[in-house]
Amino acid sequence: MLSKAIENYIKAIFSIKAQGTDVVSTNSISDKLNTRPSSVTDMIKKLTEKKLVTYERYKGVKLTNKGQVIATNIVRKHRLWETFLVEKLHFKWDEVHDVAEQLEHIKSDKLVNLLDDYLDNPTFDPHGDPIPNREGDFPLLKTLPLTSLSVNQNGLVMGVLQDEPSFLKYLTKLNISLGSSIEVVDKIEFDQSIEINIDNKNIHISIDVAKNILIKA
Amino acid sequence: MLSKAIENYIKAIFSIKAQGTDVVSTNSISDKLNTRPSSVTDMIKKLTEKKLVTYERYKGVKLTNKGQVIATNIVRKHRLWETFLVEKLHFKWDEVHDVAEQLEHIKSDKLVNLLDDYLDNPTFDPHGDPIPNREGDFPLLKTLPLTSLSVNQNGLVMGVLQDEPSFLKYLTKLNISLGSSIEVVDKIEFDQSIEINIDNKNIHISIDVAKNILIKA
DNA sequence: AAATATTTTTAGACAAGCCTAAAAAATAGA
DNA sequence: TCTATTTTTTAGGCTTGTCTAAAAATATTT
Repeated sequence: MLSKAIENYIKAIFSIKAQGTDVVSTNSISDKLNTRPSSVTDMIKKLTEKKLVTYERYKGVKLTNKGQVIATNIVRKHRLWETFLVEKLHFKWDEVHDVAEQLEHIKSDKLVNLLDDYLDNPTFDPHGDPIPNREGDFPLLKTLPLTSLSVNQNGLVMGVLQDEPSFLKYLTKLNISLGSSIEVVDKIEFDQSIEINIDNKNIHISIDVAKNILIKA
Repeated sequence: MLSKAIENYIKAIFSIKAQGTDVVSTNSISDKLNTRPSSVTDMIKKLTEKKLVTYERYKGVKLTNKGQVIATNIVRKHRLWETFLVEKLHFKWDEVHDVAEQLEHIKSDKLVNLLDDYLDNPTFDPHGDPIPNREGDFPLLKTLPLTSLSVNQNGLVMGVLQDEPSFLKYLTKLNISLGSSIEVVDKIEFDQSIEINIDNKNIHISIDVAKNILIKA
């Protein structure tokens, strides 16, 4: 039985890798988890002993197969709980993260699978993130960042790359949610910001915001 | 923010008291939690510092007001989750305990209250135990142990005093569940066992089983 | 290639929660 | 009342997961 701390390290490693970083360094993990690098060194030793990761100093940590399976399962639990919170209990999409961080550590395969069924086996969570099935496979859906649209092209919002409440609240304020239809009206060369049309209104968003919105053309 | 360990001690003290024991001793707590008496002594110190209990050696532990509030809240969470597991996810009543023990430690008032609403503010859980409301008040329902019925009297099963899977499974096998109508057919003087009629069948149960079934006449 | 900067590890400490073994305190029995 | 038994506490230790400060290893820059 893995401790909560170990699960959180595994999850952090998985998520840093998923963000496209090539090498998952000691420092990147300590940043993610708000711990000190020395604590990470300690933990990497334990993870290695348990064959959850392999590690080469200065070359980063890699999840083993076993580690991958565990990471995927935590992600699955996290996203299923988020779906439950939003769809059944009517939490808002910017309120679910902290609670789901707790719920994801509950240990019961039966619970997870019954919850999955109760929610009708959803494939995407309230942020548009894919939910792995009980075999650990992620559903595929190719999306692009909003920045990749050209002027006059439009697309549907399929997800976000940031779960931070401040970001989500801002989107809500702009009336952007999953399924919203967005058209790029103009791209400002000067600061790379983008003017978009949503609900027949033109608004202006920064490149940093646009990068974190995933759309399907 | 209270640790899981502290919450479990508070809950144990509350539950020993609720079982009608006059003095909640160090040993009774260590029995309940499967820890050693010396560990209990340590923890009582911490609980006392945090003003969750008062303690006099050899005279037992008592929850303070603050301690009571916390205990009640944990009980509330535990029973709401049990209700959710049985009513929504279709767990059986003998399968919920371990999972609810984990879920009861999730920290989010919003979650508990929305769950409460989602379940239509239930007042009794799947074992017939009362669920305190968000103010901490327990619903009242006077029930009696099955042993208190005389021959030819009958009553409805309202709850059980034991949540142990083996006990609950046995009841299920006998076709006894919440709401079952039971008539006492005979009381055997020799071993105080009881013959009852349920679903038009006569069966025989021991005094130990009968003591743990709560009925309303 | 040497000097500098960054990353990572080591060493030693600490809190929380648990343990064992033994001592001390209170209760119960003769 | 005095002894035996039971209950509780003390003392010291262990593990997990964290920390700080300093040292060592590797990378980068010049």
